[in-house]
Amino acid sequence: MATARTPRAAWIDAGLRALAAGGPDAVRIEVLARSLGVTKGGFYGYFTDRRALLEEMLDAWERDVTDAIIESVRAEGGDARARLRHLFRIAGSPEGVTAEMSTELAIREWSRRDPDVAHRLRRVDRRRMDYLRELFREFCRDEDEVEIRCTIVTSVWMAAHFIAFDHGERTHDEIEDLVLRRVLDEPPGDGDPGGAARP
Amino acid sequence: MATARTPRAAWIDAGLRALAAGGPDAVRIEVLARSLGVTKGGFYGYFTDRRALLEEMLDAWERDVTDAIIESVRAEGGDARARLRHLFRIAGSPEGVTAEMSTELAIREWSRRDPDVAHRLRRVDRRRMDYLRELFREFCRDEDEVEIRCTIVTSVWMAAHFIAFDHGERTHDEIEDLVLRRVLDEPPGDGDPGGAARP
DNA sequence: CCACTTCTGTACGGTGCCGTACAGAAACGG
DNA sequence: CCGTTTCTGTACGGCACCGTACAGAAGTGG
Repeated sequence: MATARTPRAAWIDAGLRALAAGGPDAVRIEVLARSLGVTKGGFYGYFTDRRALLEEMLDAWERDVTDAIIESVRAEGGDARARLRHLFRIAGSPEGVTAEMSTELAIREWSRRDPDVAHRLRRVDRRRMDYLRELFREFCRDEDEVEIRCTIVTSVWMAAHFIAFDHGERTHDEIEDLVLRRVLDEPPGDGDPGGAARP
Repeated sequence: MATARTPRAAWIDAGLRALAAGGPDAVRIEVLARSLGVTKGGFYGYFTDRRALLEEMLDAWERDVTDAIIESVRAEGGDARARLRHLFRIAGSPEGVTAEMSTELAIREWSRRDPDVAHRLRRVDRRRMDYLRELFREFCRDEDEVEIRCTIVTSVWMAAHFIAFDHGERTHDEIEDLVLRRVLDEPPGDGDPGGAARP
């Protein structure tokens, strides 16, 4: 048994990187091979064709983004507000997430054209929203209110990656912080949460 | 002078349609020609190459979305709140906008890979936000507040086209309406605006 | 209806990628 | 080391598209 020099996972990784960088159309087998320093020779030992690779890329991605993020937050502990803050922090600005987000945005756009992709994405969205609801419900009794805040939080987070917000003298992080504080019933300012302010 | 049987604009239109449907990679000259019922023969009389077509498509799009929408709202009249409601309505659910939105989303995704496209998009975003600010300022003195509300409104609008929201028993339109009422200081419910509620 | 301009079909060479086939290199396991 | 398994390079035919060239059809002004 010879160990794989370019194992199955390497193709999937390269595929996801190409997807993030250039969309599904940029996932060309010969190009991936070149980026891996090999030729496509071995590819067809793992995958029957290009379509199969795309499929497996999506499988891998879906597993990653549903398990990873939620579990990371769950492990952190703390009350719902603390976990929401944590969630927003790790999903927010840091460079580490940008690559992952790039993949997600490419998939999101892709989903508009491919029903199968759309189906997977709906599953991911539903799981995330369910988790968010769970958190908001811990300090928010009204169901409309929970729904509004989930929607605002999710939308502002998503849109940040799609719109080049220019808030003049403010940074987008500052605005995001203000939005977060509002949906957490925390007054604006630097300190820690206090009592209820305005919803 | 023979009138163009397939005029310049026809190529641009077809290009934008292809872009909306399949992203920039789907804008193939021979495919457009087929969809127009001709061959690519005439194309190179108008455009030096594919790149040039893409450029002009973007020009056309940018002109459309900045002038058209804002002017339509401006023409409507009414106070700021009325105009915001109108804005949200025409930008919202109706089928008419879906095609336009499809183009916009494709361009938005494209902009992540092409600096030139990103530049144009930033211009469009800035103009829209400026107009929104103008409207919110008419009933909102605090600048932070204006910025927060612009961001929420824009984000929720944008995200609606990217996320498959599943609010259980509620429709997304209902949630959007609740969000809109909130940023307009209107109480939830069916009737017309009343006094200030909670921001 | 004729000259004239403008547009369109066709044909061509070139490029990049797909998927297949297969021989030989590379890594073990004994 | 040597056989075996697994992976990789190379070569091939095929397809879709690009951009060019040019002859001739399709309109228009006189």
